[in-house]
Formats: sequence, C-alpha cells, structure tokens
Amino acid sequence: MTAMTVRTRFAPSPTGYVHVGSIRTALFAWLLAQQNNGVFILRLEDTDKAREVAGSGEHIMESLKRLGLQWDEGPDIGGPYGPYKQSERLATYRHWAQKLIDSGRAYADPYSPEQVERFRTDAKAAKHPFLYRDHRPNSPPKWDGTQPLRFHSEPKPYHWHDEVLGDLSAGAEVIDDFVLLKADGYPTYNFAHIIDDHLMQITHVIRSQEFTASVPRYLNLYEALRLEHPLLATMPYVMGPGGKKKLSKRDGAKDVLDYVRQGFLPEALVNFIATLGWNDGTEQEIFSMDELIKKFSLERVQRSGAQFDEQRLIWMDGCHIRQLPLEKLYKKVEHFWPKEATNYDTEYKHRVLALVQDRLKYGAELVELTKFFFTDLSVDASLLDSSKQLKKIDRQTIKKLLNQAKASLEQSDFTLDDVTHRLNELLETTAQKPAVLFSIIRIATTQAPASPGLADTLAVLGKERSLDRIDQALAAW
RNA sequence: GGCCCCUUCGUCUAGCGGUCCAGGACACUGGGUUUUCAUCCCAGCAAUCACGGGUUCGAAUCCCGUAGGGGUCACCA
Repeated sequence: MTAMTVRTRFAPSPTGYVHVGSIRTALFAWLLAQQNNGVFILRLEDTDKAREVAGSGEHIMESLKRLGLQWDEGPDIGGPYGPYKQSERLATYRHWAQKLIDSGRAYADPYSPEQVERFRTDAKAAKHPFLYRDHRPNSPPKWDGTQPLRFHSEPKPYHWHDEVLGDLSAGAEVIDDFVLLKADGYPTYNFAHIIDDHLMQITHVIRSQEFTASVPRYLNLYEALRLEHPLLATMPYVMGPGGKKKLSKRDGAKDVLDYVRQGFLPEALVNFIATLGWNDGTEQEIFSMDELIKKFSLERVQRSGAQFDEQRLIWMDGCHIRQLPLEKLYKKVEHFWPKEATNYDTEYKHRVLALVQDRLKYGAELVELTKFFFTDLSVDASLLDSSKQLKKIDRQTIKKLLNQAKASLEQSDFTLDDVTHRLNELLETTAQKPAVLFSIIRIATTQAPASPGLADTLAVLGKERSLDRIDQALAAW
C-alpha cells in the first residue's frame, strides 16, 4: 500500500504584505510537505475584489521566495490542478454550487443586505448569536445568479480532531446557513476553500486560529458534498507587543520582506519563526533549515499564542551569521557595505568582514561597524572624554603616548605579527595599561566608539592610513 | 450575550503523576578573556506552574469549578 502524498497549501488573500504570523502558517505547511517528500501549493484567494490590493500577490510570492519557501504548484508556475487563483475558477464553484442546489442543500437568499443586517443587529441587541437559519425562507425564489446563494445546513453537534489542538467539539447551535456564492458571483472563502482543497487533493489544512469556530460549518458542508475532509491543524496566533492581541498590520506588524531588506538571513528568520510556538523538546534553539524539515511536527506546535520578540530575532540572526563560512557571509551581505566601500577590492572587504563577523547582528549594521575602514571620519575629541579610561588623563599625556606609538609604528611593516609585537612592546616602554594606551591608539585611528581588536584593525587599515590618522588626531586634540 | 479555545520566569519555552521548593534560551545585572563594542566563558536576577477545590501515598502534570485573556457569531478571509 502506497502512502498518500502529503499535499499542503498556503492560501493567502492578496490584500497586502505577509507578516510574521501568516508566514509562520506558510512555513509549517512547507516544512510538513518537505519532510514527507510532499507537495507545497500556493493558492491565491482573491475572491474579495473590494479588499484586494494591486501587486500584493507578487509581493507575497516574493516574500516566500526570499525565505526559501518555494512552492511546487502555484499561480505563476501552474500545476496539474490549476488554475491556482480563485478568481479564475468561478465556473468550478458554480458547478459545485449547482450540485448543492440539485440536492436541495443550497438556496437563493431573498433578503436585501439591509434586511439581513437588521436581523443581525436585532440578534445582537438581544445578546443572542445571529443565526441566519432562524430567518430561512420557506419557499425561496429560484436562484438566478443575482442573489447570494446560501448553504442549507443540517445542524447537529460535531466532534473532530485537530492536529494541534487535539479533540474539539461544538454543538449544533453554531451551524448556520452561510453564503456560498455572493451576489457578485464570487464564492466566499467558506465555500471556495473547501472545493479547492478537495480538487487540489490537499491532505493537511494548516490555518490560523480565527477559523476554528467555523470548522463545524465546514464539516456540515463536507457532508452535504459527500466529501472526506482533510486533516485539520490550527495555528495559534503570533501576538504583538503586550501579548494580548494577535500581531496585525494595523498595530505595526512588519512585513517579513522588511526584515530581509534589513539584512536578516532567511535561515535565521525561518529559525525564529519556527521556534515561535514550536520546539523539538530538547534544549536546542538554533536550527538549520534541514534540521527543521527533519524535526518539525504538528503535535509539538504550541496551543497558545506566542508574543513576537524582536530581541530574540536579532540574537538569533547573530548566531546564524557567526556560523556562516566567511565566503558565504560575504555573498549575503554584499548589498550592505557602506557606499564608500565600492572603491575597495574584494580582498580588502573580506579582511574587514572577517573582523566584524563576530559582532554583526544583521546586515544593515555593517555600515556602522565598518565605516572607518573605508573612509576617514572627522576627528572627534569627545570620544576621549566619553572613555572611562581616558577622561581623567590630560591631553598632553595622551598626545605624548600617541607620539610614542607613532614612533614605533613608523618602523613597522604592518603585518599582524609585527603590529602585535610592537603594541606589546609599547605597553612595556610606556608602562601603561592596555586600557589606556590601546584606547588612545584605537580612537585616533578609527574615530569610532567601537571597533574590532586594535592589532587586527591596524593591520587591515594599513600603514599609510593608520599613521595619517594618528597625525590628524595629534593635530586636532 | 451564546459557542469554542488558551493560561509555567518580563519574553520564547521544557515538563505529559514521583528524578521539579520547576530546566533551557532571550533580555537584564555582575565578573573574566591585553583596550572599546561584540563574541566566548562563568555567576546572578527571575515563575508559590492564573486561582480555588477535589482524585492520589504523591500533581505544574488527572478531574471539577472560578477568574483572566483570545477567537467567533460578514454577500472578509
């Protein structure tokens, strides 16, 4: 007996960008497909033309691609069960709607939107849940395609299993006659996704929490259609700051592409998003893509919401950066050099990158961290005053020490070994602590509040530039 | 209001009846590594496991309540 191919899907509506919360749903669906040698499908649910945002379909695809979540079937590349854009599948939905009409399980809604709205507000005023079927017409008109088409539900209680939440149940009171086809001819999500998941042979429906309350209605519809339902898995929300509300665009949730643009590594973003609400049961925190594919499981997905913590993402990106071989890191941060770096060859930039790899947290930080390797910064004497070690030492002493350093470095060939040797020698001849002597030289040669190790920095900077900067500092201090 | 779901350090979490007066990580604090910032290493801070009842020799873990939070009740997804 051959196991059924696992087919998962990510089905966003093109109404904007994807934030961390929705991308996590996509990631888990993708991981599940990869781990089972299955198929990951991208389907665009563009059935609400009022809310649709032009270009967001492309934007979503770009986001997935940049994170490495490539789909096997989708609107741009097609596949055996296309089209993968719901607006291009209208005839299919009408066909299935007709089946329901024929079996007496769908009927035309005779009310105007205002009338339905009135039913709703009345129910709300009476602190009652709104049920359309309380107003179900006895003899609905023949459906002519201009009225909404409603599902004729058969209310009953349901028990079902959710791969994440476990066994769930709900009573008959939540089952209602929801709209299948809107007056504009487009299907609702509630109808379209069921037809598509079936036709596209989806095995696992992984979706966010707001849909769990609707599951009993879906189950009722599956029965009316005589279809088996796929495995269902509910993802908890990713919460925004404060932890009370789900992450949302309204409250400033960032586009995942923004993180990519800031130079966060895809593998770090994926690691972070995956471990926000999932872990493998060990104390491991840093996972490669391959490890995630191997170890992921729906059963270990958290049942409660998880708050988004950017600090943790920053830390994690630093971890991934440090793990990367220099050459790979070089390729990934190519776009983040200070603009002055264009005048320098790749060998020099490699040497600079090697020095800052340990302290780099994300790509965009590269500018601040390496600026002084590429351009002379104006001499800033306030750096001396803000130094814990130097603020108590008078300018004359500082300049005297710097002159001594200059004298020695003028003799150096500026290899790392020689610079190191001379710096050590200077500590002895000046009888100074490194905290004092090295700070002076460091500030003189970098004019930066922070830099890599002094000997390394000088060796990369080179003799001419280092001595030049020492002279400038001596003149200005 | 009805229905459904959730509840362990500030945050992400481990834990599926005894090895937990609760472990790890982020953040924070202090110390160490020839300067700074960072890495790395040590140490510290931090949850009476939402609360109250049971069950049990024994409960963060099982059961029942309560409270708090969230979701849903659209011709949005």
